[in-house]
Amino acid sequence: MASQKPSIPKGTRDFSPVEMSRRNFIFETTRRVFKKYGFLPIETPAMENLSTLLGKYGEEGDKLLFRILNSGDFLRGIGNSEVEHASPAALASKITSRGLRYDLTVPFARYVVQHRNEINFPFRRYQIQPVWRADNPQKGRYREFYQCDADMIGSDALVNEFELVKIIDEVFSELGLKVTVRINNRKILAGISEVIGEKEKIVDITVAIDKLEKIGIGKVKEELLSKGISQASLDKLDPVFVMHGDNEQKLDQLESYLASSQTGMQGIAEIRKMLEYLQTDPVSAGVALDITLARGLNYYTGAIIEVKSDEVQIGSICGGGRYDDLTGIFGMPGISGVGISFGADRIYDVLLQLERFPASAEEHTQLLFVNFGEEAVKYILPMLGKLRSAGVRAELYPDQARMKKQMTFANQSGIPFVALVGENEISAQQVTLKNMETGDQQLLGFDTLLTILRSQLS
RNA sequence: GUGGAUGUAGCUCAGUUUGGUUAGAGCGCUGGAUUGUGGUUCCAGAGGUCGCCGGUUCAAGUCCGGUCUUCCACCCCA
Repeated sequence: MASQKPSIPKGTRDFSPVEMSRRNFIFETTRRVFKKYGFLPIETPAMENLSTLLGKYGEEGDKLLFRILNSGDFLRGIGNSEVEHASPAALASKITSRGLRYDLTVPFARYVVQHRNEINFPFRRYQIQPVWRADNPQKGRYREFYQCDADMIGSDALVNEFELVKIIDEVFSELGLKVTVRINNRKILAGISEVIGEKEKIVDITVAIDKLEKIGIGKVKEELLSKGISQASLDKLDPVFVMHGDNEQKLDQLESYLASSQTGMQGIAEIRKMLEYLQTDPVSAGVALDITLARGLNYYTGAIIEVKSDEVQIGSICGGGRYDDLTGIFGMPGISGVGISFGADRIYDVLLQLERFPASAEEHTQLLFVNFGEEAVKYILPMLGKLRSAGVRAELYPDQARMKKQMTFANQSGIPFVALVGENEISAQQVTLKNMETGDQQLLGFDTLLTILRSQLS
């Protein structure tokens, strides 16, 4: 039988032990901070019904959903002419009824509605699970990646937004990364479109403004014109492009610009409040108001938050915002939520590029017993048990291989200590401990061995 | 979904322009020098249907078509 070349689907990855240790470092750090702020864990299924997913992420998002082919006779009831003439999208909806989750926020909204009677509101939950998007892979973009989400639902107080910024600051400082937190408010964007008289075009306007930094004023205007925004409206937009200064100065400029929009003024008030809270307990990361920050997810209604690395050029490594009515779609209106999502895979890429993973992220075996044969094995096993009980990560080389081979194994596995127990040691009731880094070795009793290991490995 | 690059040994890559016996290097791997000592050194060795499918040719890693992967950009986003 011809062997086939093994492979994995486009945009997915395997993770080796070293990579897993490092990924766990990121997951454990975020989890620790989430817990500290009172968030509780939940998990949801990898797949959701398409009715839950569709229409929540905009037209583009719908296209990026991985759909799962129905089981059984999925073509039943579909005629030949339908197969030939129906649009691919229409056909897809006939043969698929479930899809892989695209993010953790929408499944969470579904969860909240479905479990509303068990939940004690306001509810803080965290969730660390993979999501899937049928996007074209490239740098910092994968088809399967982890999100680490923290959301608070059932409260519209702005302290929640403040706390999210605190969490962001704490996670990234524990990871040793310098970041800038950019904030904005959807109500300000709504106010802008109201003021220029294109209220219903808010999505097109925000998407275009979002690109300002990347493509410049000229191209942004071009795009807006092509979306059917009038030249007169565009002229009214000009002051937005030239706003500058620190957060306070920008807010002052916005205040006079948005004076006629109640929604816009509310957005400004919300940002002000957030910044006030941050003054009482400042964070070390930069927090900057950026009115070009839009974010495509159309369920956001209030605060918008995005975090970028100051040191590595990559997409956003954390993002989030407030959504006032995500649960309304599932029949539970009037519940406001706000949350953030850490992109573990991009954070990994940043830490890797900066070589910022701490040595403590390694999870190597700490002590290897060299195997000198059956008699030695029986002598070693109880010691191995005691060491493990004492918290030392220890293993015995399973076969009586040549010593050179066993030493090479320890060296290449990054095991810092090797214990040699042969005839000499057994008769002396001792163990030879070798430090692989320095090459030093000494003959010790078990208690001394444990004391030394504890002091060296802590 | 659109556009550009890429694929040769386990890894990083030469070789492809101008088709021509047996496809190379470094690192890694295996064995030995060194039968209770790894990381240095020296010696020897193994390892490749040149991404896959098809075409042109006496002859294809090299030319042509298709396809897939990875990377980059757009779109969008973590």
